[in-house]
Amino acid sequence: MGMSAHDPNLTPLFTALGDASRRAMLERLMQGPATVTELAQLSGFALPTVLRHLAVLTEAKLVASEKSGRSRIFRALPQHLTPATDWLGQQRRIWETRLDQFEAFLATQQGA
Amino acid sequence: MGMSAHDPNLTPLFTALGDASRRAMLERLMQGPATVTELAQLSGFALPTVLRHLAVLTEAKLVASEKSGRSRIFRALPQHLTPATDWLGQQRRIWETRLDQFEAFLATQQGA
DNA sequence: CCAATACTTAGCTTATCAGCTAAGTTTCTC
DNA sequence: GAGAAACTTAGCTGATAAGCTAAGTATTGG
Repeated sequence: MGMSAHDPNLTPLFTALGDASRRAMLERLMQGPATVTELAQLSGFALPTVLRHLAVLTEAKLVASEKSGRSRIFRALPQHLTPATDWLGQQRRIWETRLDQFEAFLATQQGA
Repeated sequence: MGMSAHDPNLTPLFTALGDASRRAMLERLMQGPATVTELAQLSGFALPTVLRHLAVLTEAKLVASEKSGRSRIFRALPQHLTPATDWLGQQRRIWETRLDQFEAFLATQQGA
């Protein structure tokens, strides 16, 4: 909030991943498409509960769905995980840079 | 819940990252240690609010702190981002495997 | 010692989340 | 065209989250 200007849509993304049931549903969908009832049976939750989780995943663009007859088919959109991996990679690079600077600093202390 | 057995501590981790203020604080701490007041001034939040966010980051083991006089110094623990990167990497591998399978399937259709 | 600094704790408010049941609506299937 | 199947919508409940103020404790500097 106000502190970091750069932010594609990381908040809905990480929020969606911050729940074990949703991660489990996403993992299931990575294996292939599934209907709401199928996901409900796997998770043991009631249909509306599952639909709510799927709505959160949809907001994060991690899944999409289409109606087919009376069923709705959900499938994963794994490419939309990349903002998360990118941000994490960026943080790792920042950290490694700091390590390098620290090592360089240690090197300057060698001859003291 | 009950669907995926493997889970180190991904939920607190992704939950901690699912808030822009906390990501901003973490990014700040990646540059080096800081006191609570410093982080409060940067974010514009009241001290207790900042402390709450830092508690969430601490639960996720993304930061640690020590008391030094009347100040408390927070620093980032970037190595604890790895469960998140690992999980994301695993999902990407699963997806790529599926792509490979699909391409293999297409290849079998070539001569038909 | 006493006042300022810096954190800490307690507790309040509003909003959101995760789960549910019950009651629709739409689409097969016979 | 009626009933079952599959989703959808509405709305309830209890718990958690995010922000705050106010009041407390601990440390330091003069």
